[in-house]
Amino acid sequence: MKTTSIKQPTNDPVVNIVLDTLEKNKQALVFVNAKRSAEKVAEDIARFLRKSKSKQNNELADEILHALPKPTKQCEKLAEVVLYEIAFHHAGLTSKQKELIEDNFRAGKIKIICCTPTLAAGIDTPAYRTIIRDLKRFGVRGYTYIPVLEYLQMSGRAGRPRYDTEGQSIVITTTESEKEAVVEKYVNGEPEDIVSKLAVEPVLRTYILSLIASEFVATKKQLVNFFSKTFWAHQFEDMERLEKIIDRMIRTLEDFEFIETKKSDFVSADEINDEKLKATEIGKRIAQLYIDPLTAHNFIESIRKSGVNKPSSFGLLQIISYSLEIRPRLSIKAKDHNDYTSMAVEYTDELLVPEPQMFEPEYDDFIDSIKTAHFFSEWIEEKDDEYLLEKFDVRPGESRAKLEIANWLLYANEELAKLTAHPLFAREVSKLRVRLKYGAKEELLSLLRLREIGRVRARLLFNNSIKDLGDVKKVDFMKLKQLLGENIAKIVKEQVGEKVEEIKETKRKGQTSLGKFSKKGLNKGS
DNA sequence: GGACGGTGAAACTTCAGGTTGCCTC
DNA sequence: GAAGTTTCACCGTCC
Repeated sequence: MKTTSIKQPTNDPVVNIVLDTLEKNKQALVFVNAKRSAEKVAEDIARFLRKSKSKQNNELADEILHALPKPTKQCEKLAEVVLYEIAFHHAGLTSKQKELIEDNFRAGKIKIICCTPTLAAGIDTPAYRTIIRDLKRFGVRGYTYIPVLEYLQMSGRAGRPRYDTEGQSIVITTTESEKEAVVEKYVNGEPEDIVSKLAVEPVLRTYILSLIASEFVATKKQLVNFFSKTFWAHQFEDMERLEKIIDRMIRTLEDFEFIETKKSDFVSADEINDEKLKATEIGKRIAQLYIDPLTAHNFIESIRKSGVNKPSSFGLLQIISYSLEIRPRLSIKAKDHNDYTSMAVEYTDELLVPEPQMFEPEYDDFIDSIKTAHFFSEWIEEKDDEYLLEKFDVRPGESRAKLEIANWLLYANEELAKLTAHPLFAREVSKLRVRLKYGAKEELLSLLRLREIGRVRARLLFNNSIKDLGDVKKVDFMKLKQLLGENIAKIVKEQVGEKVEEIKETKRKGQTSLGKFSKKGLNKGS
């Protein structure tokens, strides 16, 4: 192994290697184990460069800063370091920001990205070096070494054939013994075996229901036969125990009334212990919705509990926040434990799931679900990203991802409510989905039906006494134009059946950013 | 003497991400 | 387990 010496202008080895990379006019990825660390390392590097480098990337920084209607602290931080051709990258960024950073790294306008493992998989980037600061990460078993496979993923980002003829992967260690351990485990070690993910109950339940519902299998024997050919069975080896697990799953699905079973009528020797399996109507729908049957069962129980009463939005949000699919939930921090236990009490009449006692093991999940539901309800009360970031430590990228899952789960609730003849429940869920999509109060629902109108514009209209579609129709075009700009105002007016005179081309200058919208909007309309 | 600011040690707190799935005027 | 943040005691400075 060749050794290289690197100048030591700072006492931070990561910064030193980064500076060396920049001196060679190359690019690098720095991998760390936490979002906060990614941001801090980027800032540390930028702080050092501030002395020696003039600002660049002004336009890019501006674009990053305004990726959201209102910049958050995160946007500001990112925009600031980007000026020095440094960036951080993790799941908390908006997809727009992630894209901008990846593209500009490829274009060479960003030299260094400090990132969590978001960038470890799949992306082809011109990094000459990967600098791996952390090989340990906090997981279910505490603070432990990451799998060799992941190390290989990260190192594999360096020296991509399209961009370089060679690449370097550098691991930072602090002691000689740590260095030896890393070389043995990661550099000279073997990657772990791949493990089947089918063995987990929620996954198994889902697939069994799906196989039955799609009529891919019609009997228990066929089902067992199918699983015997999977990688799971190959690893598990003990087919008898596996059959028992499958049998237990079948009984569960039967109890939930998602499938029906019947002993075979024609008792040929072959079928004697076999069972016919058929999905019920509701079972079929659940398989289509692709949610865990247990989740579906819980949803249905909640819908029944609600009965003919109108469910509250908090109640609905808590149902989905308690499901497995929403995980990881927002977790209770030491300082807000009391707040959420009392919130659980406060909302107890609205809750539609059975509440565990404080000493039961499920209580932690339950109280986390209260916090998660609270997070969603703040969003639909029109709180902005900065507020959510400060109050819940949830970054814009993460909240978008959560909202998308929440929407899917609410959709499942809506469908299940329809199938079980609870139209009022279905209607409330439907309204809530729109509110969740836009992050808006109920009073804006009417305006949100308009194309090109989201929470910001709807609020603007509402606060100017334009509160529903009738008001939109009545209001003077000039006033609407003042509020929304000419193009949007026109699109909006057209949607309520009002013709607006053609806008002259010459009037359009200064509206390039809206140009994109209006074009899309008009195409949709015609 | 007291307000204020800077410093550093001690005490807390928190800790990756990706995949599916549905509908849509 | 360790990085990052917050808290708090301590000290020097200034008015």
